[in-house]
Amino acid sequence: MTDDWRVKLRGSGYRLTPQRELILRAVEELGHATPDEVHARVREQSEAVNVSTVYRTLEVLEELGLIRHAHLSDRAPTYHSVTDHEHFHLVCRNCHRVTSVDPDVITLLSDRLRTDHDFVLDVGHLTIFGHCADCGPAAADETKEKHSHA
Amino acid sequence: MTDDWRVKLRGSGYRLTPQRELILRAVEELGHATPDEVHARVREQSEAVNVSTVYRTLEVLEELGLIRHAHLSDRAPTYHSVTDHEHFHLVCRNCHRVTSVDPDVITLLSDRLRTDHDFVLDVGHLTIFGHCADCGPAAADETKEKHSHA
DNA sequence: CTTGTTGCAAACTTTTTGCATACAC
DNA sequence: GTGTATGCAAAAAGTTTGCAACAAG
Repeated sequence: MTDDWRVKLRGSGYRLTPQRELILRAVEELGHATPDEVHARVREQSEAVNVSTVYRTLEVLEELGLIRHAHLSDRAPTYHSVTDHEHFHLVCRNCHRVTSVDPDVITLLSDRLRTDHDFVLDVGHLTIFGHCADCGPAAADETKEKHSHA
Repeated sequence: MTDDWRVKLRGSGYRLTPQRELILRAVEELGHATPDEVHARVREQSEAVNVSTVYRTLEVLEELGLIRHAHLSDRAPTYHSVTDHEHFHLVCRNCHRVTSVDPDVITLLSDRLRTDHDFVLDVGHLTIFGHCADCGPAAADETKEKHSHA
């Protein structure tokens, strides 16, 4: 398992490079990280690694199924390891809490989409936005309240 | 109803401007459009409208609940009118078909997330990626196949 | 008139690309 | 040695901001 990534890389004709190892490890350690965060982490170990290498590598690793990405904010995508077993995400627009949920929870929906819409959903990429029951939908958008016209 | 937007704008202390009217109409007509597409559409009617105005206006219109946005691709967000009743989206990674689905379909999931995770989901923003049953998950990523190492 | 809005231009953030060099195999 | 992968720098894509001029109410 630990060498799974080596096998997959080589098996697909890719080369094993220290950059790729560092980047994969960074993703695994960070949990859910944006390309930029991965880059920062990697640079802690090796100054010279370039952002473009991070982007290119994340793409390769995802293609090989070693990592996945999801959109946990309206901004940058976040990558996470696939060794933590498959899950989807709940994101609170208010407190920004991210909850990983077991795929079981959406089996019914999944089935229904398949039968009624001939659609096979991608659980791992799924992110559901909303708000914690106790967070209140009101302050839905962080601290910005632009117009306060009564 | 047709004047709903006028009421909401004025009622929140915003002014009624031709730009805002054009932009709202463009969103309604286009269905699901990126800020750039909205901008292009608006310019067909009025040359001078600036992109920054489009961004600022989309933000205002969404704040007022007149439009919503969803992420139908890994790239730019798309805005759509809210007058077409609430729905969520299915996006095929393969053929890029976008299907609007009735909220009823996820009532069960919605309930379960609320009870089990104290989470209230935002149906309108929900986008589920996957692939059409007949599209096949294989060619999942359009025409790119970078490495074809046997 | 008063203040929200707009256009413009420039800055910013995030991601991509071309190319020469370096290194995995 | 051969060809992939990397670093670098510049470009592209998408979005935001400051500010003076404009216009809605």
